[in-house]
Amino acid sequence: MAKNAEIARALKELALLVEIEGKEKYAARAYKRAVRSITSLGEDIEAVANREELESIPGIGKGISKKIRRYLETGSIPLLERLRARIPVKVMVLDSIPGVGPKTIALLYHELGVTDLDSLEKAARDGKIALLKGMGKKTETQIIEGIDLVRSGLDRTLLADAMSVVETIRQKIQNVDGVNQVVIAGSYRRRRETVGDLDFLVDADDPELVMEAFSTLDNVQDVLVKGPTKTAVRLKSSLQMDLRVIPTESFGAGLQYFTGSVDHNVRLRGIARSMGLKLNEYGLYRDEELVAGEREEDIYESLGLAWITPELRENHGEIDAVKNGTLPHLVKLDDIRGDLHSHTDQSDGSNTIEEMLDAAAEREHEYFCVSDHTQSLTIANGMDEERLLERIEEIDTLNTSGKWDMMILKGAEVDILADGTLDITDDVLAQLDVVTVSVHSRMKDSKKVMTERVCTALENKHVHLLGHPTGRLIGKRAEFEIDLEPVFEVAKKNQVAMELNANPYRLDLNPGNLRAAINMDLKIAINTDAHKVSELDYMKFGIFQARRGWITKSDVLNTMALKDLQKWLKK
DNA sequence: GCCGTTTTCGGCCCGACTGTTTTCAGTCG
Repeated sequence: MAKNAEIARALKELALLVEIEGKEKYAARAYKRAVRSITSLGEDIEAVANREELESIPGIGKGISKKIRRYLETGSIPLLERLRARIPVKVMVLDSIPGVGPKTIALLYHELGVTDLDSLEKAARDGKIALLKGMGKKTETQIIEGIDLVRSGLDRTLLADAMSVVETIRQKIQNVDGVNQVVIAGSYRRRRETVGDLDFLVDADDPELVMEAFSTLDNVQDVLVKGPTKTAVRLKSSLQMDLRVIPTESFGAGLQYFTGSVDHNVRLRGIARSMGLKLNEYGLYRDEELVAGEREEDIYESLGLAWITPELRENHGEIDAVKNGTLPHLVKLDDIRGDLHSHTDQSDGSNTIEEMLDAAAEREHEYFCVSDHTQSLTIANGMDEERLLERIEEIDTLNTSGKWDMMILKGAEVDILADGTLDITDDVLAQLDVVTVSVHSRMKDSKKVMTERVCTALENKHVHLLGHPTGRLIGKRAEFEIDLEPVFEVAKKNQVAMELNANPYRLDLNPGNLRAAINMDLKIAINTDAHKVSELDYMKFGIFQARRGWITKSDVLNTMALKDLQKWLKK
């Protein structure tokens, strides 16, 4: 579905440019709506176009469907090209700076000639932005910080986005004549939150055939490097992909070498040297003799180590742990028995409760918690107590209906207010099975205020989970200022579990925080926070992140059998 | 630019928050 992302991106840029021109704000709004629709389509838009059903997609009518067809035929949209020529500004990147939107971009362009990150940074550092009407010193500082944030995430792609394109490409390469195996190594294989480029390793009889197939893939924008065993391309989505062809007898060594991390590999090579061996991408050698190379496991075993799962290869103690036999048995997707955080169309979800339950049942969950937003989050149509009580009754009825072979748990994602109190009374909270509390407002509170605020919320005896504890959105919004150590202590005292939010933009807590949490014997709940049926599959990203945080099955709340979970929830 | 249908034209989600102002524009979700 690579075209979905490309088209969504083109329409988003179109929306921004139209908004910057300031003439047709409702057209811009329509483009944005189409972007959301395409992003959540769940089907290849090209297939929809081929069936001539583009206009059946919500938010897509005659005008936008024509633009989409034009893009599919020619790779561009005429109106977009005209606007780009008229407003030569890198609007997508400028818009990604927190606090900067179309109006600000227009102002900066017209008054200061700002067209990209560099010219924006210069204007900000020269103090010119604060002098503009409606701007000030704080805005200028915020922009400078925002530039750093954008720069730090600019050259990396979200793992989930990479994953959505990578399997199709892997299959295409796998189908080339004489290809024995294809593995994507690097940070992708280590399941980092974001990936820089993708490293394809191929064991093939005829390298040239593979190179040719790789460099002529559909979405290739540029071929950066093309040699006998290595090709590098940049896709239209700006994702860079490297391909290396490696002989069969060295494939395991190549895999080990190109999976990294660099620091992990440095340790391994040190161990090899101390044993009078030499390790490189072609194998493990004693003088000229190949000791190991074909299988990755053999490399580790020959170094006196057990094989280490890629998620742990960060040189964060995994090598010592495997030496001592203390490497944990990490949690697996199969271990998960349910999901404790999901939304429906009662708040800001897209699907009905029945649709969500059907989908959860398909995933063979033993229990499933419906936890819509509460009243303070008005924009998400959060529930007041009256609606929440109706929801509780509704779930009781659904549970007795026998329609789902699964316990439906009554929950809510309750807003933590400015003073740390909750926006639902204790009487109502007491009637819920699972109470998750989250921060959705005042995210710029000082560390002291935010920490106290969250700790206060966790002191409420009805609270079971702290949702997305740091509030970050990868590449979009930094974590809010919060001191997690006291939060963990209060959570421990009150038997509150930490959420590992599996949304690929959140993955919150991060691996370091997860390790800190389990070191204090806190439970972790790996939750999808699904806002629609398809997002229930986010669980796998939560599992990747959990494994990177050294989390075992027994650390995880939702690996428990229902009865044990219910006992835990009763505190 | 899309959409519904007591509307094929006229409205389009909307309230909180921030930083800038001194009543509000812009951004966010």
